[in-house]
Amino acid sequence: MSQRLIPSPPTAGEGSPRDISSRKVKFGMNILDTRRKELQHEYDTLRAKQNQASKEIQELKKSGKDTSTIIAEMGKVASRLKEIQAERNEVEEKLKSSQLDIPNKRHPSVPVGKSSEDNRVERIFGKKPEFDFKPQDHVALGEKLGILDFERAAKIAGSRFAVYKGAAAKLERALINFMLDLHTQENGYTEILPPFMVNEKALIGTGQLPKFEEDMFKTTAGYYLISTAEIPLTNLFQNEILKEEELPISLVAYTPCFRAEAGSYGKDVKGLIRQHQFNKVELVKFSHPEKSYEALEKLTNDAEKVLQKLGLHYRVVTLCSGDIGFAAAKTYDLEVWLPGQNAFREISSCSNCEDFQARRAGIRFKPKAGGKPQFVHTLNGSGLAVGRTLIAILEQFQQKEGGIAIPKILQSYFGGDRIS
RNA sequence: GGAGGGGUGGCCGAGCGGUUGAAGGCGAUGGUCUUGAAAACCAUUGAGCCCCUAAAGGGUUCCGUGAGUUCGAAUCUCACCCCCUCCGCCA
Repeated sequence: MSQRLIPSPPTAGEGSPRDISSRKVKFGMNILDTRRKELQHEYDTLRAKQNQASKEIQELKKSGKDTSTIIAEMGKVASRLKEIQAERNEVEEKLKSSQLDIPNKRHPSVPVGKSSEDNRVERIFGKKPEFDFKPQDHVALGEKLGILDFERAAKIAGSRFAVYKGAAAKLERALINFMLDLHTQENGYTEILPPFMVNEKALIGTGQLPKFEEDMFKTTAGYYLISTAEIPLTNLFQNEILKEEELPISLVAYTPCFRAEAGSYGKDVKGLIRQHQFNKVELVKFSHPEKSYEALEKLTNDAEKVLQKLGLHYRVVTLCSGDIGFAAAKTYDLEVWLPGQNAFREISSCSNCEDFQARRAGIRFKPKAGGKPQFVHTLNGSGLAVGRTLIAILEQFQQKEGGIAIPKILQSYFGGDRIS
């Protein structure tokens, strides 16, 4: 009944400059939490009394004595208990729901800022490809080569969908296989093929609900289409207590991802950049709290390796406080160079959520040395967004005569060295 | 969609409305024994909240979830969820 994973509210939203209201929320929560403790205490005391009386009644009955006095008294206790229970449920409900709306606290190394302008560039890999002709964007390239069809996609589905044909379809598949092989064979991840639909509880666990419901597609049966494999992967261990020696756990999964993209009207309307459905290979780690920042570096490097092996020019930025996601304590974005846009665009987002998701989803580990179970730290990152990788390949490796050179490492997967 | 069966601790599996956090078994951990191992034997073996503490300890909750009956519920009633079997339908 009172078995809830109620974290101590005072620290839940600490240091989140983007959410000024969180202080107010915290104040209210402290009051609620105090009340919860009072009620719990009275409840426990009365229950102790009740348990004691229960034994007495039993003995009185055995020896044939009168029990009406004590039973009448216990009747009062019972009704008071009901009152307490009702109020306690109410308080816990309020506490829980206000807590679910508070974003994660930010790591001290996260730069303070308002928008993506304020993100900090950490490093740049490779050089801008130079062209002795005017490079085209992937939409033009794809249509000219006859491998991407947006018009027919609109006919059968709508805007923000694409049909891949021939070489594009094959390239997408080659990329998925290449990424999965790299992460399972070289980077030590275990491959998972999860459900592409999940329930509400899973979405609360990773932080999509209750605040961001409008981003999700919901089925009439009540399931939600996943917006990222992070959701099924992270929730795999919800309400479990892992062994310390099992950590870290590293998982990789290919899944399609579905996003409603509500509120992004007018943004990236052309092309593959922002779709309702796209493919992604996702990395997720469950880490010991003391090692999670090491793990974040490792995970980011694992994702970078994909870009490096493909020979794609990219940079790494640390998201500022205004640009970082709800659940993350720190996030590195990998941004790939798109000559067609003359800009770096996000292709992977690698985050340490610390214990934010672990608390919501109830993912803990039992310390080897003994003591209470502790929350793990969860991390996730794209490794990589497949569609955007395909865009980068089309745009960075386009040739003067209009074809596309396939990176060496992909050639065996793709079954050829160029698209023409 | 129709009919039936079931949800108890890490697992299997008992459980009369009142010392049942829950018999028994398995597993795991520690110990005794042993040259070592096995066997045998002994002990330990869940989580949440609260109080107290140097440590220890104590109270309370949790037998799918929620509500109800009762002085008292794992045990009775209702609703919901999940799993299994059979039939139908379908990839």
